[in-house]
Amino acid sequence: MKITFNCGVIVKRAKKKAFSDFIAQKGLKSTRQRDIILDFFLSSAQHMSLEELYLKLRAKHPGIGYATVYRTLKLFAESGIAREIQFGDGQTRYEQVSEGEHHDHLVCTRCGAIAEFENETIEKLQDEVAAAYGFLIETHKLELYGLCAKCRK
Amino acid sequence: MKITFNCGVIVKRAKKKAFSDFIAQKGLKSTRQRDIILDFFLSSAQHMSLEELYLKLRAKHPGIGYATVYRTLKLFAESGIAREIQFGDGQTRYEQVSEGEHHDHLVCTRCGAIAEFENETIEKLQDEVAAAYGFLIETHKLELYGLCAKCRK
DNA sequence: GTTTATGCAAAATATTTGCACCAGA
DNA sequence: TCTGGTGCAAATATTTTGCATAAAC
Repeated sequence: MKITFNCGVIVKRAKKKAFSDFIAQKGLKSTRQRDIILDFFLSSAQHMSLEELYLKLRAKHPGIGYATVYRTLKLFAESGIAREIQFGDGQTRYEQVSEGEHHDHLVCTRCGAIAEFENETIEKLQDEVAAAYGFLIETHKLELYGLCAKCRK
Repeated sequence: MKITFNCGVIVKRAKKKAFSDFIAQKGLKSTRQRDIILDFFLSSAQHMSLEELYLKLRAKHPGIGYATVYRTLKLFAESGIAREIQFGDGQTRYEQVSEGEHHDHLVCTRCGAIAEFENETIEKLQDEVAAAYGFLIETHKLELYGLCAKCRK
């Protein structure tokens, strides 16, 4: 049994630290926009599309451009604090990545609700499959599509 | 141990039958283009993108339009003989669906090679996860990304 | 003859880039 | 000051649609 204890504030701080380290190490600059976007991203719902993020951000910070949000999210992904995901609806979404943790998704095809889950046994089996094919796994993606409990009624 | 015995010609014939039944049942028309595209699709490599399919098809049958291929592949998916897949490279790909069979993918991030696999235990575990969340699964997608045996060397 | 399909071109989406100006180090 | 960042608009890339003509039924 795995016990995870996440204090929101601490996790957020750790990610900010991780990103600023990344920025420094790459010789990039810390800017007002990046701070705003990072703060907003870390405080937002998971799995927002770039579009959604931009619009919500824009409501509070009118001066920010789409390209900046776009490039900044790419940076987040590159730095390892975020990940791009595609649910096949033609929109790239972003989710936060927590150190050493990986989760997969249940996507409701009716209401769009997204639940996250983790299953170590499945991960192990994936490794076995990969080994059988001589593959070296870097990442994986597992998504279950269907009706959520609410929409089944 | 599951033994699968597929005779290419028979499978192909079965899919053509399935598609023509679908066409008939929907009150649509059987056309020269649909026949050509279907035949080509069933004889081609798996996981081709729409673009690839169109270009290769076009080489032999210059008169065929992109929109026709696009709409026809959608029809294949709707009829159940094909499935759309996204590997996150911004291109929609299509693969053949064989009755009662489901497979997942190993995608090489270096050379783009795609291997297919099937693992009943993983599927069972997925059902358990879904049940725990009250989800009713319709489909799922499992992709393992990494280096294939060749590219590891 | 009707109805649906096709092919083209245009529209709609989404993502990415060029560039003049701005800001952080 | 120098280097990288920002915002805008334009360029790409891809998917989708409108419509006149052609082909099935």
